[in-house]
Parts: sequence; structure tokens; C-alpha cells
Amino acid sequence: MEIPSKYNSATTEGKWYDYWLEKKYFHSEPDEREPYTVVIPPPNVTGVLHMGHMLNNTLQDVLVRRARMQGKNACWVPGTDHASIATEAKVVNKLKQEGINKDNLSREEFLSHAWEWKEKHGGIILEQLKKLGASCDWDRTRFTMDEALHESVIDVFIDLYQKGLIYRGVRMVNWDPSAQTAVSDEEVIHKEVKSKLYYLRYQVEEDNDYLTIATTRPETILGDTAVCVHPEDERFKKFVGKKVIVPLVNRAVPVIADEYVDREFGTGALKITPAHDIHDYEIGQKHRLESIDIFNDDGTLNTSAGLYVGKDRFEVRDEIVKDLDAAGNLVKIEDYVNNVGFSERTNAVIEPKLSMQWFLKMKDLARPALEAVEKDDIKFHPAKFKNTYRHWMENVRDWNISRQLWWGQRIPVYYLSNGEFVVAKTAEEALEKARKQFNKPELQASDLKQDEDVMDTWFSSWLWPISVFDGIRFPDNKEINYYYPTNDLVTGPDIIFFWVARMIMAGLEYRKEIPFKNVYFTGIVRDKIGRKMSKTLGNSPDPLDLIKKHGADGVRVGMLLTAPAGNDLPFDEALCEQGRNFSNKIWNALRLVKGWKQDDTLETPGHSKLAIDWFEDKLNETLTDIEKNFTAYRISDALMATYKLIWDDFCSWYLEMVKPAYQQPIDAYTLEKTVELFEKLMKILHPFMPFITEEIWHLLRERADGDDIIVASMPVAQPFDAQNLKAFERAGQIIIALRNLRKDKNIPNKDSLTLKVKSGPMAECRFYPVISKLGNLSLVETVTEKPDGVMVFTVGSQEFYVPINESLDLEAEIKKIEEELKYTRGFLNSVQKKLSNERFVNNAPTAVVEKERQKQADAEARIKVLEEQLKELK
RNA sequence: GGGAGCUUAGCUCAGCUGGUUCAGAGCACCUGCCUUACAAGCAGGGGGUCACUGGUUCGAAUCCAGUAGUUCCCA
Repeated sequence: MEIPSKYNSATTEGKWYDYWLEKKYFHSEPDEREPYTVVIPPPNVTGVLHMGHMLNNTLQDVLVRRARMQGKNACWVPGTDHASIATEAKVVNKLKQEGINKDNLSREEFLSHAWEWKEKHGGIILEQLKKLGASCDWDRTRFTMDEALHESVIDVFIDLYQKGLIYRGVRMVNWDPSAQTAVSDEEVIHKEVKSKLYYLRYQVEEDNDYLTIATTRPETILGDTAVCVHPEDERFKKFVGKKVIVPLVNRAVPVIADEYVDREFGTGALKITPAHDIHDYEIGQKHRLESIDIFNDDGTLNTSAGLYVGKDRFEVRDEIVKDLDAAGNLVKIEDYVNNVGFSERTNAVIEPKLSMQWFLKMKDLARPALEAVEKDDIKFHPAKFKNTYRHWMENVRDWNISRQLWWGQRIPVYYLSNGEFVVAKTAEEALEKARKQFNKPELQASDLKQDEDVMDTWFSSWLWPISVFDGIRFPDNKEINYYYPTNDLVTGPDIIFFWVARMIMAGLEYRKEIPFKNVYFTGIVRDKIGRKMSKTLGNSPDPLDLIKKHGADGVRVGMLLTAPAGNDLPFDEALCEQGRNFSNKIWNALRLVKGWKQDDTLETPGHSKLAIDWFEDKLNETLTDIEKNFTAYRISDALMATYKLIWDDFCSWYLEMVKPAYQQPIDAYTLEKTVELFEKLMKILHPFMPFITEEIWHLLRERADGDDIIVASMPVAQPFDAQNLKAFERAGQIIIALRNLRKDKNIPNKDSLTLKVKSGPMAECRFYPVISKLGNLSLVETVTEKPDGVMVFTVGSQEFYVPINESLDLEAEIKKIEEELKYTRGFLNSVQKKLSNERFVNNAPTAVVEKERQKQADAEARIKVLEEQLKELK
């Protein structure tokens, strides 16, 4: 068989993915096996695959494939969320390009456009995941607005309302004037912005005196309803109780006193605009001030402002400053740096706004959810995120679940014209309920108006681990009972509050059970200079291009290699290249093994038997390590251990040991064992590199139908002989010493050498046949004395001699030994110092003291050997 | 302003309950090789006062305190 020397990922990857799909290997149905369940963090339906998804989904696929190979019934549920703000913005834009204005559409018309858009573009990201090799159960693909999931959201709203956990309230919300909806605190990004502090003087009513305030938002004076000073501020005591005139609009407002005011800030006098600042709102409540809302929803000024009506808030800021100056109210302007909130979605400056919104009480839901994590029923990896979680949960605030949008689950509340309302699943139910509840049998369907708002998208996502199995509507169905709780959740720490915390709450509320047992927080993928990768910055490579270039296997390895849990991943394409190189290395190992011709008449050589025994021990040792790493969710370490096992131990050591001479045949036992070991390695590697391992699995042997690596059983660590591994390590040192000697003396590998071993307690080593092979020795023999005309090298305190024709560079030899001696004596000195410390000997555990004694003995023996060598040379 | 974390080789990071896994890994780097599986490779090699200062201890990268720098979260 002719195998090309370069592995071609492009031809194999598509082939195997289709094959797996065809064989339904990703599909799961409840059965008697132990389930292993993962739900995908549903990507935004508007999104395309980015590097964060690549990392996240690679990790999930590793866990899922491993579980599948461990004989568990692995189920990875894929899907997308409807992303109300992002999707609605996309659809509005698209319509705008077609010359259609959303305001001219009915809700139904708009939604049909939105659905059309979703059907056309909504599946892109899931298709991309297939290229990565994601072994999701595509038959279970869910969308947060699927009928079952949609209805679950409505049911939950109604249920929580009935439990008294949902209430309606006027609240200061974070208004996004661009998206024209409220967003939650978590969706507001505060940034320091260079702005100005304006000092404005207000005339005192019926007086010639002035009071000067400072503000960063002069346009809001139009909504001022008070000026506030600190009650103990001597400068302003005389004003308290009087009224001052708001400039331009000439409204008289009271001067009030409140300890909230920071006397150091500005002038110490604060203008109060209850409708447009959260703190002012609180003071307004306390002092029963009037609220004047001067803004329209789009951030322009409304008629209540009296001036600049219809103009944008930032435009007005410039104008009003000029007008205030002209009116003699502007005292001065200072440069100032303050924190301004921006919308995460649209980057618009957030406008605090008083609004009627639906809220979910969080306190009672948060308590058990915090406890589940504190008690480690749910484990966070890395555990440091427990701190973040605790802090948020202990200071949790009610969740504003209204969004002033159309795309999403419409709030199931129906209002009468007098403002009274009922909560019901359908309009019919609402009508019935309203008639009864308000004792108005004459009510008609047209008398009820459903709330215009939809629910926050997270209000769908928080049910995801339950709703994908339809466990809200049918809490006792077979699937939810089997698959829930899920096992592992892999997600980014940036949505720990939005999503993770709330899923835990929902799980405990609706299943009385945690939604998952482990949460693996990935790092954030950054570019080389540390910036978060984002589409707007354009600093993210296209994942599909990367896959084309390096293969999905290569990219997966690249993502995983330097991505320890919770640490940011400074992405470097070289990592994918490393992954691709690894593919090629494995590929060439296959070429080597496949090139061997079996000869049944051949005995198994001693060095091959030794090699096989050693590698089996090494494999089991590493497997122990890998299992430990998986238990601790140290996926990158597990991969690195696998990588080294294959590249260093298998390719560089084992294959070199068993490899027959050029074009010579190989004995049956060694070949069979080598293929077996190769198979085991491929199985261990499969979760990380699914494609190449499946390809090699099928090239190593003829396979029966269904004998595929994706469903092969994962090797389990067996006990191993640690002594044997140690002995091999020593053999390795001897081989390296021989290689160095060849290099020093320019002896080509093809010229064989003789090795003479000085007799003594350390002379024994079962690996001499291996050493002979790798060192190309024609003879290994034991001698009692150092022969003439030899090179000397030392491993530990064991001396070896290699006869060579060349004369020695005496001086260089002496220098080398003297340096070695100096170092060893220094080492001995430090050990002796320790051992002569009575307190050490008395206090340290005996094992530790013993080890020090051993060090001492070793060092002394080595010094003796070196001293003798030196004597002979001199 | 409040909270949490981080600082170990040029880079990215391991290093558990203090003591042979104690100073490690991968990459990068340097030297020599196109040696019949692989130059996407092979063989060999150099490189760190474990941020700083003090403390606890027979013993500290590891525990404690402080300082500096840095990142994230919250206000």
C-alpha cells in the first residue's frame, strides 16, 4: 500500500464525519447504561463560529467522546438561543435595507420576517461545529423558541408569578436608546470616559444670591426637581428650605439636605433629576420629589423638557451649554473623567430611565443555588470562581425580565383598560380569568391587551438543561428522568451570572436537583497582544480557514494545548501548526509500521521483548496520569501527557527499539504487539483528535462493520512495574551518553562500538540489548579494570569504557571531570550540612532523612569514581 | 471606592496536604544532522535569587504579613 508522506486532513475529515453520522454514533436514546449528558451553551442564532466557540466546543467534544468510549450513554444536546436583542436588531437592519420600517409593520408581520431570517441564517453556526468534529446528537437540536421550549418559558413565568416571585414595578432601568429596550445591569459595560464637569449657578428665588452646582450632564437640568446639599455643610445651610430657579426653564425647585451628598465633589451642591439618575431617584423617593421624564425612548427630548424638543440628548448637551453661558448661568467647565455605562449589545450610552418592568425576586432562589456550590454538589473548575459566584449570589438583585422587543416569548399578562391585569397562558384563558376575577362577565376579548414586551433571552436559557428534555411541561418524562442532571457544563466565566447561576436556580426550583455536576470555565481567547477576540476588532482568525489549513484535529490540539481551565488563552496560530505537525508525526509512525513485512520464522529479538514490556509499563503509568488529569478537569495536561507518550515514548523510543534494519522483515509477535499498542494510543488520543485516529484505526487492521474507534472502549490504567521504568530511564541515560560521545568524537552512527562496563553493584541493567541496538554496539562486556585506549563516561557512579582509536584530548577530559567533581562536592556539602543539623535529623520524618542519607551515599560514591578517573588521567 | 485572583525560563503555564517529581513542561532559542517513517523531521544543548521585604519553621516557590505591579468582577 502506498501511503503519502504528508497527512492530508482535508480528505479524511469529511469522510469520517459523514460516516459517524450515517452510523448514528452521536445519537442517544435512554437505555440501561449510565448516562453522560452535556448541553451545549446555546450559541446566539445570529452568530457565526468564533474562537471562543472553538475552544468551548472542542472541550465538550473531548469530554463527550471520552465518556462514549468509557461505555457511557453519551448525549450532547446542541442548539441555539433566539437572542432577542441581537436578532431583532439584525432583522430591523435587513428590513431597513429593503426599505421597510419596523414601525410600519404589525407585530405579526415583523415576526414572520424574523422567522424567515432565522430559518435562512440560524443554522450556520451549528453547521460550522460539524467541521470541528463536534459529536452532538443532531437529532436533538433545540432552539429556545421551539414550541416545547417556548411553552416552558411561558409556564414558568406563570408559575413564578403564582408563587409571588414575579412582580411588576416602576424601576430605574438601564435603557438602551438604540435597541429601545431595557437591559440588565450585567449587560451594561462601564467605561471611563473623558468628559466635562460643568459648573452652573442657580438663582435663589426672590433673592440676588446664587447657588452653584456641578454636573456632567447639563441637559438633564430640564428635569431637575431639587438641589441637594449636605445637612452639615456650613456653606449651604442658609439655602436649605429656600427655592432656586432652574435656568432656562425658570422652574422653582426646593433646596433639600441629605447626607448622601459628597461635600468634596464639585461645589458640594447636587442637582437632583429623579427621572434620570438612580441615586437621584432614591433621593427623590425619600424626599417625595416630583419626577420629570424629559426623554423619549430613542434618546431625544420630549415635550416635558420644554426646550430642545425632538433633539438628541448629546446634541442638546452642546446647545444648552451655549445657552446657559449666554444666560449667565455657566460658571466654568473642567475636564473630568467619569464612568459611563454602555450597552453590551449596541454600545449606546445607557440612559437611566423610569419604566414599568417585570421583575423576578432572586433572594429565595439564590439561597439554595449558592449552597449547592458552597457544598460542592456542583464543582467549579477552577474553584476560584466560587468566590465570584458567592459574591454575586450574596448581593443578588432582582432580575428585570422585561425586554421592549417583539422577538421572543411575549409576557403572558393581559391588561384591562383600567390597568388591572391577569396572568394567563392564552388570550382565551385570560378572558375567562378576567371575567371571573373582576366579576365582569361582559368582558370581551377586545377588552384585554397583552403586554407588549417579551422576556429576556436568559429567561429561556436558564431552563435549557431541563427544557431540551421537555422536563418543564412533562416533569416525569422518560428523557428528563434519564438525562437530568447533566454531567458537565463547559462555558465562559463571563456568563457565570447571566446563565450558570440562573440555571442552578431553575434546576433547583423545577427539578429539586442541580442541573449539572461540574462546570468547566474556559479562558477567554485573546489575540497576541492580549485583546479579546472580536468581530468588531477584526482580530480573530476565521476558524474555518484555520481548519482548512491545519485540519480540525490540528486546530483542536492547538486550542487545547495551552488552555488550562480559567486562564485566558493568548491565541497563536503556531499552536495549530503544532497540532498539525503532531498529526503528521502519527501519520508517519503509521507509514513505518505499515511498511514492515512479517516473517513468521523469525524469533522475537530480546531488545524487542524488552521494549514491549517497557512500553506497556510506560503506557500504564501515563494512563494513570491522564486519568488523574481528567478527574481534575485538566484537559490540556491530559492532552500533553498523551502527546508526549506518543511522540517521545512511542515514536522516539519504542519504534526505534523494535524497528528492524532497513528492508528487513519483522517477527510476528513484535508486529502484533506494536499494532496493539498503536491501537491503544489511538484510542487514548481519539477524544482530542477524532479524525486522524479513526483513519489510522482503519488502516492498522481490516475492521469488521461497526468496529470503529469512536465506539471502541477506552483503555484503563493497569498496574505497572515502576522498577522497570526506572531501569529504563537509566538505560536511556547510557544511550544518551553514547550518543554524546559519538557526537564529540565524530563517530558516525553506522560505525559500531564496543561498550565495556566496569564490574560493580551498579553494572547490572536488563536493558543492555536495547542499549546495544540504539547505540549500535557490537559487544557489551564487563571488565574489572579500566582498559587502555578508551573513552570513559559515568552514569551515576557507574563507569563505562568505549575503546576508540583516536587519542584523547587529555586537558579537556580533566577539565570536564574537575567541573563535575566540583559540583558534586558542593552538592555533598549541602547534604552533609543538613544531616549534621541535629534538629533536622530529630524533627524531619525518617523517610526524608533516609533520602538525604541516600543522596549522601550516592554523591560520595560518585566523587570516589571521579577522583579515581582524575588520578589516572594525571 | 469594595471584592477576588495573579506575579516561577524569552513566551504560555504546571508545581497537591511545606521535605527526591523541587526548581518542571510545551513552544521558542542554540549546535550538529536531508541517518531509508517523518526537515511538518532527528540527535544533542543552554536558560530561572520562583515579584520584593519581613516572619513562622530544623527546612519555604509552597504557610503568614506587608509592599509593588497586574488582571478581572462589582459600585
